[in-house]
This record gives sequence, structure tokens and C-alpha cells, in this order.
Amino acid sequence: MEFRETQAIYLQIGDYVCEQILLDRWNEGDRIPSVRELGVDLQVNPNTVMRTYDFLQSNEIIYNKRGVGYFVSEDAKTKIISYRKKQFLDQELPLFFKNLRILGMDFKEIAKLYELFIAK
Amino acid sequence: MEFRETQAIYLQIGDYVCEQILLDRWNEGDRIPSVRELGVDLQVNPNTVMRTYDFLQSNEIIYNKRGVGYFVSEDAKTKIISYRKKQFLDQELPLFFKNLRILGMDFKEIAKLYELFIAK
Amino acid sequence: MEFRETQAIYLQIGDYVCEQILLDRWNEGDRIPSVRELGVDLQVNPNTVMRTYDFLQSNEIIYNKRGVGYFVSEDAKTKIISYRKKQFLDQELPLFFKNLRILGMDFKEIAKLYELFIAK
Amino acid sequence: MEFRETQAIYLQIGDYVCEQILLDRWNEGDRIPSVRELGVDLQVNPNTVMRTYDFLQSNEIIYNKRGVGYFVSEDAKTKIISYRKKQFLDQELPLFFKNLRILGMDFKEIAKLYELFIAK
DNA sequence: GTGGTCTAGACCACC
DNA sequence: GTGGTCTAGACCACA
Repeated sequence: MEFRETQAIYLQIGDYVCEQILLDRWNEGDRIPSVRELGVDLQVNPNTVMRTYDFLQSNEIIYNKRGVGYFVSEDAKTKIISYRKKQFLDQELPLFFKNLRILGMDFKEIAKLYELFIAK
Repeated sequence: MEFRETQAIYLQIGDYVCEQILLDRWNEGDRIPSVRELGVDLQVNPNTVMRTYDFLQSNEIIYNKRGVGYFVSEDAKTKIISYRKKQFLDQELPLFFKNLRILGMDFKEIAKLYELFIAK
Repeated sequence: MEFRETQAIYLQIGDYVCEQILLDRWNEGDRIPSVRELGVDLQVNPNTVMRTYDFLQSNEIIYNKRGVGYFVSEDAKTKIISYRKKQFLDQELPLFFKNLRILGMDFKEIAKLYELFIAK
Repeated sequence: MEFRETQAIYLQIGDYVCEQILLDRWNEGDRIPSVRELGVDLQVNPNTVMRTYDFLQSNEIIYNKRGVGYFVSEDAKTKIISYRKKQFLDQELPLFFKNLRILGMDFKEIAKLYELFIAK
């Protein structure tokens, strides 16, 4: 796995894990790879994976059974989506609209571009 | 001024400066606030403002007269808009569309939200 | 059975076993559940139960007949109570009192809560 | 500073910080020592202090100004006390009462011991 | 100077 | 085997 420079690796791994869950590769209730396994897989220090798991656990997307491993929470998918939606509506959308206005772009242009995007 | 966690403060100040220019609050050829003044205004360390000005100067949006201050370049508005438009079309828009799809949102919803935004 | 985060599971199982003995559910001289049985009951790895039994045996609360099983010692109840009472008076009580004071709670509050607890 | 074996160092440092706040040694709004300073003071790796600060920040007891340092939140004292109170009422008190009953101790005994404790 | 991230490697308790 | 903690040391962006 390649990492972007612009974001902490442990967060990118977080996104990776969430994607696996959203795509039903790792199902709710399943055990996910151990910190060591995933560390080897992604060519990353186990501590870094640990940090990801810590972060996801504090967001209740995964949980831990002591001495056994980490597991996908029951409502993980819902949580991920609602978390992202909130992020999107609160942060990205206002910025997006502001940009539209500042750049003097017409909303209809965007609509057209979206159709092109969908068609791809 | 409040700053987002997701982006360096000096870049956010850069956006702020560009906005002043685009909105004709600071006109081309005019002197803009000194590093210290803006630092006080925005509750930010002067070094940070300095970094912003450095950055904007390297993009030729502002220029410097030694011992006098920083000034808005003649074609600043054009430059800002073309720079931003490129950024917007290449980077933000694809991400934006991708998000829409992942979150399963309808484009009509966005259109409605935009009207609300405009009305404000 | 639910386990607290703050203490090792095998110790919490130890408390559970002692309680069964104190409450006369498992009587002195009787055979107690096998490591596997209790493991299934409590949804826990048999190794963990094994560790509990090891621990209790080293405190002479239970003993082992090879190939037969584990049994409650003759004077188990006395031992448990004296062990716990010591623990309680030396360790828990001082901490408890200290907490009361730090939190600025009145002892009468505690008395009331105790009545509620008893009434349950 | 000496650390107990029974609890993670970073949590003990957390308690230490909270104590400083409760005792008005570090006041609300004040900057607290940098991770490096406190690391030297307590003879501990800066990363460990970092972990403490992370933890306290997620509990909103301290907050961070980027590039400047960590600061005591406005209502830190209230938060600490209410956090501890919750912990006490939910976790310790039920266990305490349960112990009382199992050990067959009278509540009046406890009341007497408390008076002795207070008198000290 | 500050925090933040990451690595490598160690040791531990626990399951 | 698992996670959890800690250290030492490095590098970086940021203020």
C-alpha cells in the first residue's frame, strides 16, 4: 500500500480499514487482522497499526477482546457512513459552496460535470 | 478568526488574504496590512503571517517593497481565480463527486442545499 | 458474564468462584465445574479458567484430584473471608475514604445509597 | 516521581496532571509544561507524556494550540471531579457494597472507621 | 521552540 | 498467539 504525504499514515490505514468494512470484505462481528499481521501486510510498524486500532476503537467502529484480537462492531457500517456524512455536510459542503461563489461558477455547470462523472 | 484543524494556519490565512482581494477589499496595487498588524487582527503569531506572505509572494499574488510593506500585484485577481479554478476542477470536484456517491446522496439534495446557502 | 476492564479476567473469575462458595452454591468438598465447562459457561477461553484454578489452588481454596477434577477445600469459606477481609480493610477502605473526601461527598449520602442497595 | 507497577505510567501521569489542576497549581487557561519539559521532570520519555496529553485532550481536560503548547480547559476542574464521581458511583460503590454484604460486615462498623479516618 | 508521527525494538500480562 | 506499554531516537511541519 502506498501512502500519501499529506495525511498521517495511521489515519490512512483507518480509511483503509473502513473501506474493507464498507465493501463487506470484513464483516460486522468478524475478527480483523492483528496489529502485527496488518503491519506486515501494509509494510508498516505494528505500533502504527495499533494507533489506527486505538483511534477506530475510540470511534466505536471496532472493539477489542482482550488477548484475542480486534473485531468489527455490530453497527460499524452505519457509524462510518454517518461519521463521513457529518464531516461532509459540516466541513466540505460549505467550503464547496463558498468556492463556487468566489469563483463565480454557475451551479448548472456543476450539474453537467456531475452527469459526465456518473457516466464514466 | 477560527481555524480548521485540517489545514495549516498559514494556508488558511492565505485564503483569507485572497478573499479580501477577490472581494475588492484590498485592491491591486494597494499596500496590505503589515505582518504585525494582521497578526494582531487574526490573533496569530507574526511569524505565521510572514509565512503566508512568503507563500503568496512566491505565487506572485503580492510583492514586497523593502522597508515599505507588501502590495497586491497588478493581476492578482486573475491569478488567484485561475489558480483556484484549476485546483477546484482538478482536485476538489472529483473528490466531491466521489464523496457524493459513497455517501449515497442524491444530487438534487445538493442543489436544494445550495439554494439555502445562497439565500443566506 | 461481563468483565471489567480494570482487572484481569482470570482474577474476576476467581471472585466469581469464591462467591459461589460463600453463597453455598458450591459446597466444601464438592467437585466444581471442569475448566472446559466453566469456560463455556462464562464465554471464556479454558486456558483463562485454568489460570484461575491454578491461582485458587495456590491459595488453597480449591484442590485437585488428578484425572478427576477440582474440589472445594474443607475450610475454603473461612480462608476466603479472612483473605478478603484483610484485603478490604487494608486496601479498599482507605482508598474508599480518600475518594469520599476528594469528591467532597457526605457520608450520609453513602448511607442512603446503601439502604437503596440493600433494598434491591 | 515514582510509579506504581499496577497501572500504566501514562495514566498515572494523567492523575498527576489532574491533581496539579485540582490543587490550583496549574490554573484554567494556563499553559502546562511541554511534553519534553514534563518528560525530563518526571524522568519519562516525551512520547509517554504525549500519550497522557492525548488522553487528557480527548477527555477535554486540556486543549492544544498548534505550535504553542497545551493549555488547561476552562472547566477542567469540574470535568475532572464529575468524571471521578461517575467512576466512583458506577464502579467502586457497587463493588464496595457487594463486598460489605459478602463479608457480612455491618454498615455501622464502617461509619465508625470513617470517623477514625477523618480524625486522623 | 512546539507538537505530531513513525520506526525499531523491547518487555509484559493475558488469553 | 494477542494487545499494551514504554523507550530511544529520528524527522517533519508549524508557530
